Amino acid sequence: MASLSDISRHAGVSIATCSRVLNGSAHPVSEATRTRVLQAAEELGYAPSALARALVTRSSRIIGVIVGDIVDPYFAEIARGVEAAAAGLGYLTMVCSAELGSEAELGHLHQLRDYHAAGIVFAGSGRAGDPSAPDVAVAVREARERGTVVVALAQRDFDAPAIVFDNEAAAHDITAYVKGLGHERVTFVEGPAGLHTSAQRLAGFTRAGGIDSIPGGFAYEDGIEAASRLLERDALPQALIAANDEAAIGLLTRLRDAGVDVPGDVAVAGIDDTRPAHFVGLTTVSVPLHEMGRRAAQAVLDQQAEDVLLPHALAIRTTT
Amino acid sequence: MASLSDISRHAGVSIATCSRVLNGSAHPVSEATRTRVLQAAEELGYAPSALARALVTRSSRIIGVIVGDIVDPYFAEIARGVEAAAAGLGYLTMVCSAELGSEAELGHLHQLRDYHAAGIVFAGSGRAGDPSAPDVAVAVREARERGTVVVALAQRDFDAPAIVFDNEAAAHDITAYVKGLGHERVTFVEGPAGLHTSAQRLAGFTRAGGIDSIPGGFAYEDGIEAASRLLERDALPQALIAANDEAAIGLLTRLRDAGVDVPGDVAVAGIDDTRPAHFVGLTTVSVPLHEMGRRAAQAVLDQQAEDVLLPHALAIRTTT
DNA sequence: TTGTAAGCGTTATCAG
DNA sequence: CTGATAACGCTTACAA
Repeated sequence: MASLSDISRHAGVSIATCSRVLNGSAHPVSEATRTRVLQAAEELGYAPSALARALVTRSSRIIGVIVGDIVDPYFAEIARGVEAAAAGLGYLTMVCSAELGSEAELGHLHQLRDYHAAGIVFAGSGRAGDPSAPDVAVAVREARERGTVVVALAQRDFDAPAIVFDNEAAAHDITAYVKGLGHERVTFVEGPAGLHTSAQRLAGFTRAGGIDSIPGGFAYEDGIEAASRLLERDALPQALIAANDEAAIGLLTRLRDAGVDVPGDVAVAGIDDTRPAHFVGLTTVSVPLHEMGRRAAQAVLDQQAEDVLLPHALAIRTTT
Repeated sequence: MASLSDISRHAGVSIATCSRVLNGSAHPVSEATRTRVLQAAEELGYAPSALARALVTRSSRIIGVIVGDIVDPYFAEIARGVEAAAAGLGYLTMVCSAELGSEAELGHLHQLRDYHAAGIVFAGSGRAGDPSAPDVAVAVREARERGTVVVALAQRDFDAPAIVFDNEAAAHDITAYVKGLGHERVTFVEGPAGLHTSAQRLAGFTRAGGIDSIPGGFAYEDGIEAASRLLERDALPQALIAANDEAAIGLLTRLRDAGVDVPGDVAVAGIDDTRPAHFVGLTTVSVPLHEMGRRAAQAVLDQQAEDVLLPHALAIRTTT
């Protein structure tokens, strides 16, 4: 409630001097007045207005993370990585959840730009034919012109540095592994239609010699649904690879409910190695989510980012 | 990049008039000048400074949600509820993750206060003997004085309206249900030491006639660990109730790994009914997480909140 | 209907 | 070392 001018009056010192001691500027201030100011601030319960400060310095200490769905452990892990690097340095990490390629995503982006965020991290993938993509690209450019550092953690359709792992290779590697186990007929349950990430993962599956694939999604329910359709076929494939862990777990659940033995009758694998994968012992591909978040935050703090490609690794468990 | 004064100059209209048309004020403006301004804004790519606006109106359109751990599905569900109600109304939901009762929590609170957040939602429980509790209470008071709406979604040690469910009753009900199944010897795996929520849930277990309880926590790993200790005993109890779902799933996983049949040899139940509980078919108590978040956001929008107690319900699945 | 001007709480540039 | 004072970009009485 108390402002600098209150402190100034209370301590009988100019407002400029108060500002200098209260924000630790390099400008010299005598020890005597310093303590006077500090005491006044203490007595009046001074709390600086981050708003006013940001207005004049032209940059707030806010890092925005735009995710597709906050309950998705994939994004949660990224957000946690950002938070870990930003916390303690006075930066506020704000996670904004918006369906990929939606109006809401554009809205969040605008808000972040309007608040002069120090950084904006796009955790999710872009999608083909996204009608708001041009607007997003414009807003991203405007934000960058304002000095905001923008980082993409998956393929997007605008100009910004990307800190990613190789989705195509990840899908390829898990497919190759599963085939190496001797499974000939392996089918892929695709990610959400249109998402670049989905396309990349499908491409990796194909490159590893995979043929059969069916529509799916990234949610648990999508896996359930896909498994139900599979169960209606004459015969099940020998192995199933889902575009991500959540869907893989959906597959697993539905299959076991139907009395199918996993991995006895059919092997199941996912991609991402999120927390729930541990719970159910899912074979998957471990990708550097936390590290991507951490690096993105670091880029914001450093005020500069560059393209980075991070490694992934197979995580073999009990479903294959 | 363009500001109101740029538009003003470009359109040959006063800055006040520009402000009036660009933010849809009630003040009348002729159709002619309105279009002039709109066009200038369009050409220059005007984006308002939310910072400046917030500074003068003394309130930003930011809703901060302080959670214990963003990867915890309990909090994710709450955050999503807040987001759902706030989105579209121009409010930015920012999720800040900080260990309950930590310095970081205080730091986030300060930041939110300094940004004149419209609302601050505490998703997690307070903890006994928290050294920063007095500071938190002060910052909460200051924030409220500034007009920020503060809401607690669990028991806290400061003065603010609470939107909660009955933790004690939830624990009581699941315990009673399990005992009603004929299990005499049921042990409770406690939540994190010190958390009010932990104490409430343990109290509910006790009131329902439960005797045996062992230390645990709210994380998956805590469940794993607790199960390991249980496995070292001469005999397993007939049923296990964990303080939350994550821990219950840890229990379940470790037990089944050890060849124990659940629910054949021992029944397992949790509390919260978070997403992973569906994955593994866990019997648990469904609590109104999403609704709590939604109502908290609504309270912020309404600029007023009051205490609310929401209902819970048993969710019987396959682990009992 | 339009414009003028006084802030909002800081920071930063100059002079003392 | 200390103090005026001009921004920062916007909202809002109060005038015209």
